[in-house]
Amino acid sequence: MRVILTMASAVHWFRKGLRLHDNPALLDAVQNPTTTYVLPVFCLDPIFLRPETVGVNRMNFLLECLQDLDQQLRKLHSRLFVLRGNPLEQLPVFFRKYHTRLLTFEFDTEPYAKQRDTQVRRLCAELGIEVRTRATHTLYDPEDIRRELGDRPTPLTYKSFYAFVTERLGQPMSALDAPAPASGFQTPDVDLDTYTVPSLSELEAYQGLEVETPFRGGETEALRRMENFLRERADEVRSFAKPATSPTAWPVASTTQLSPYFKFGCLSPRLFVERVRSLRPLQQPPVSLIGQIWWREFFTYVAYVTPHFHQMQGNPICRQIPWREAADDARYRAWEEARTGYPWIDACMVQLRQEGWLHHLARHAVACFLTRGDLWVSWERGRETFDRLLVDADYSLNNANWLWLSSSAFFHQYYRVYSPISFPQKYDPNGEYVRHFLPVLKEMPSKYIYTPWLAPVVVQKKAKCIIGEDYPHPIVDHAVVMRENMRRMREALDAGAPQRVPKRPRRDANEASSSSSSS
DNA sequence: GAAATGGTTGGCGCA
DNA sequence: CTGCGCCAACCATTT
Repeated sequence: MRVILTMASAVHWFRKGLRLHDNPALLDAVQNPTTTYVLPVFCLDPIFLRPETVGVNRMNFLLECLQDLDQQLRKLHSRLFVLRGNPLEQLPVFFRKYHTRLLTFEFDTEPYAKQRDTQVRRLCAELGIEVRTRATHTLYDPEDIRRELGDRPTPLTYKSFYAFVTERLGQPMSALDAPAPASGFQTPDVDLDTYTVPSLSELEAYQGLEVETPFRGGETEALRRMENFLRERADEVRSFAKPATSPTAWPVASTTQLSPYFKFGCLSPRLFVERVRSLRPLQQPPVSLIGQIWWREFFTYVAYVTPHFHQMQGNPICRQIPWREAADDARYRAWEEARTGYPWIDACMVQLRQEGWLHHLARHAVACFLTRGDLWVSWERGRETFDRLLVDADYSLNNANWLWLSSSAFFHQYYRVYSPISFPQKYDPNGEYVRHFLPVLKEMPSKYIYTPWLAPVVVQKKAKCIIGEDYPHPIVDHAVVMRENMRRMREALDAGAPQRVPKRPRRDANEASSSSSSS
């Protein structure tokens, strides 16, 4: 053992991309001719080890991913080394200990990762360690897209992005196999009792917190779920049209629920696209299943090239709107804690907290309600809640969707507001979804399930649910605040863009206007 | 450069 | 139960 430890090692640093299949950066480490063995590493960065930042459901999911990774690596006579602490401190210690000469990792587009990786590269340069990265979180390398775009502006619509990338870059690379047992993958039997994958209870900040999510982490589970879905629901895969799926389907969701696995890279988007394509889907992007992967591609790219993408201030594509900002705002708290008095909204927020997942349209409903629809609270607050509670929380997609729903970017038809009453009604007229996640409303007649405050007191008594005692009164009058908010939005747009002139005089304007186009 | 087109997924009242 | 016009009139992109 002492002999092998004097030989040069390659370290593959897992961050996302928690998989062995389609992992070219890992293969780079395995196949590198000038290093003798490979050390697969994950670093538990304390910045993420806080329940206020990463909820217990996602932390548990991550640990399960690491356990699975370790088990899969052991089948290759390797293992996972879990470091604990800031990677900028822990990695160099590890590098010195094992004479590292090559570091490989998956390219990451997020702001925190970008600055962290820049510092790690600098550090490796000082230590004489070569660094090689591959972009495999998405179908395409974002840098390839940027290069092709050149001086052109960033496409801000799905269609223009999709058209440009498919035309200029053609098909994405095909997915690679996991390293074979005889691939020369060698890891020494060292430090067997250290660098192990911790259990949740070993993480001090998470002690005593209950894991409720039904999602089990790991590449093995990801591949199993994907293949199950493709086999058992092949017809749905072929005819899949996202807007036609139901947000109230429970416990069997109307979508694949693979998002947590894509978030952590347990599943390669390239592999998924290839497997779906083999079933010859009938629909096309943007609504098709493969079209969903392209939404991810689009939002990841725009998030990558847009400064301050995660906030309103300094974000060049974000509408400037005077939202309520305070995190202690009673409205925000009521929304987050499922106390708005609108059963559909509250049921969604309970599912989010319990399962760490919501159907896309349910996310729309609660996001619209918090921001432009009803409560006029900043999308950044809602983003934070989602970021903490979603198992699939992804920086780019989460921020992009909040920008979208608040009509701050991408989507601009702010007068299209989701009704917290009629929207769920068309999917689930009896409110089964609400009854499950809000058992207090279990016996409320279907007629009042989305509007229990309208139920006569005798009906409330019979249902054992008195509004104002057992379940709250509605926090706002949707019909009223919706109008108010539309007016606010209009005013914000006028204030923020004084150069823009209405093409036609507005009807509610008092001016007897003939001012068609002024300068 | 002006005008037209289109935008994954709204709600409502009415025929 | 479906389709249509209306609500009020957004923005990015194409023509």
